[in-house]
Amino acid sequence: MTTAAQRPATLEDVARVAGVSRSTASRVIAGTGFASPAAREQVTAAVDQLGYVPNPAARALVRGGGVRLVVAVLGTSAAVLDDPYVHQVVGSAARVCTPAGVGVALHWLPFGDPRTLDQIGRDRSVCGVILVNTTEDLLAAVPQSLRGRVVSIGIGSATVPSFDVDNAAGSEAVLRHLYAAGRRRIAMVTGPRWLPCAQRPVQTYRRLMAEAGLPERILPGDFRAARGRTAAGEALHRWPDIDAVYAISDDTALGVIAGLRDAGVRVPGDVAVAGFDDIPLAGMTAPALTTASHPVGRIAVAAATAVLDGRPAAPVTLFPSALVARASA
Amino acid sequence: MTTAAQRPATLEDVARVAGVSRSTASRVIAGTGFASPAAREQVTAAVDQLGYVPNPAARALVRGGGVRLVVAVLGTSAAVLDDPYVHQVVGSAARVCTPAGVGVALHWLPFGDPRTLDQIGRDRSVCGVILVNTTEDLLAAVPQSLRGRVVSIGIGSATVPSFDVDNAAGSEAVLRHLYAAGRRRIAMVTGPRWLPCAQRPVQTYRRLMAEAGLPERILPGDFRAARGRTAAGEALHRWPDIDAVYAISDDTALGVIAGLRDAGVRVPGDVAVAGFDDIPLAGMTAPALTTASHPVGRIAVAAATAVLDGRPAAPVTLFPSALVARASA
DNA sequence: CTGTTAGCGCCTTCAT
DNA sequence: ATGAAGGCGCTAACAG
Repeated sequence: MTTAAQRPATLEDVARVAGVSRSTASRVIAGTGFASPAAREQVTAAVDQLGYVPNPAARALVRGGGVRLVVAVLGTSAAVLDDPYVHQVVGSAARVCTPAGVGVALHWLPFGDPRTLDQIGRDRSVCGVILVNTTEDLLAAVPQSLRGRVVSIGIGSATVPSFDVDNAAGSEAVLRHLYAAGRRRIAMVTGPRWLPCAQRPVQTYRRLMAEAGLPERILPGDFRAARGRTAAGEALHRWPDIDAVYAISDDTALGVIAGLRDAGVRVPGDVAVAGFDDIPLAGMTAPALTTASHPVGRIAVAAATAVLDGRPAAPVTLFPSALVARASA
Repeated sequence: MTTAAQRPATLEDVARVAGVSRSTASRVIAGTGFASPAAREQVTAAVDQLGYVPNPAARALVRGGGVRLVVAVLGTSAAVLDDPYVHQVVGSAARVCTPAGVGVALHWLPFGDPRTLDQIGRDRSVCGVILVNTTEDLLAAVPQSLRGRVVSIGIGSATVPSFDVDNAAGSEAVLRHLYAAGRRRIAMVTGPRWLPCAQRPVQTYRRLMAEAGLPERILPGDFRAARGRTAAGEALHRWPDIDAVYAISDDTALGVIAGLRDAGVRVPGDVAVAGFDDIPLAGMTAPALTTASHPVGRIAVAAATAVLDGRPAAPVTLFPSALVARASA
């Protein structure tokens, strides 16, 4: 059905073979505008014969559309770009963008440096931006030029729609589960202090502890397993009577379990542990991890779709988080 | 240093402000061709003042360069695109491509369907392709038009350079470790049968077992944890005397451990378990997982760089795999 | 309904 | 060393 062309066919070639003008060929291929059934057929046949594939770059150039969707991640160093969470966002976004002829780029946004984001906004090849690890400062630094084609995975603003998991509700479900199981000395390992969307679970924790008349025991974390392991030791040291630890990520929670085991503490016998994310391995560990689901892939797909579509999205789109009760708590 | 332009500046604007022609501006900005120090300075100043960012799409159009690097994954269904391994490849590639103004696209390649790859080769916006899960058939289906700008993570060919971990050596190290620890009834959970790069560890296993006069015990797998769990049961059923299991991925190995635990078998007391990959969580589980390292990120970076650079790469680039001995074996 | 005419933003011979 | 001109591949008004 196609002759292996040495030089890929262009619209011009298609038009010539079909015996019509470029415009007509363009119309039937892009599906825009009118065309007689006859012309339509000629063009389709020519496309088939030539194995013609439109060039998204040329198309974007004339339409002013852009060919890249940027995933921009705020962080203290470029190492944030190596994060599995970021990779999942990029992968899911790429999958959505591919049919549209759009590629995904990955940028590190240093703290307190609006220049990078400014440049991205001035790059005419950029069709939109997904912000990750968003802060108020970052939102304030979003240039006008990006209006309407930028979204955030995390907190949003009046001009930047937000897509995120409902981690307040998820956290509440986990904490209530802990409470229902009789746990009363519950420590929490949080995310980075500068990250607003990691503070919401903390607020939930504070509120619930206050309501139940229980003490607040908070340890800073960074979503990673290594920190969980050290945090477990710290928690044991500062509050020897703890009977539960809630970590804001599964990786951290598994680190906590490792740390507790290091100290000879049984899980869940002595201390219950719960995480957040429901990573694939959460059901495989010993003990299997109690956690709350976190549909990162679906969130990224929704965010990318919103940017691609370009029509105004709802200010906040929350994805439900469900408790997944396993053995660890 | 930049006035927030409503409409991003173009080369034309820069030239006007600098008081030179577009050609001159282009030369100094692209760093190609000659330019007087005076002109150079004028242009640089104008770029700064206007906050000019070149449009990679326009540039690619005129140079015939392309703006997207395609990660193409062979698999039975589009679900392969959701794999964390694939996401890591995409993320690492995106990081490399971004400075070059190139975005990453993600394609699923169905079995026995050369059309998709053909189309990719005819898309003039594609600057190169990284093949993942490569087979001989796939290699044979690589169109001429892709020559010199396609690489494989997995097996390669005369025209497709290969980038991969040295999983033969890695597997040998793991298996010798098992043997040195006194294990003599070693089963192996492999990858998909159709995946050549997953067969290399199997060959190594066969050779070593033969050399040591030990029985071959092979179970098919799919790299995933769930399969490891069921495979453990099968192994126990078919070969009640096994004292070790080597799984071709850490996920699978952790599944195996879970499956053994389900059956009341102690790890490593009764049966040792080893994996391959050294994922971040491998050191956190109970018992901590013995495995071999697998620098996926570095491999993807090398592959993407090779495609971007466009100069012929070595036929095969092998990344070393190191034994990481922990508690499970 | 179709073809002609202009570009989108940029690079690259060619003269100068 | 610089400018003018042409064109990469495509779409979007325009006329016809």
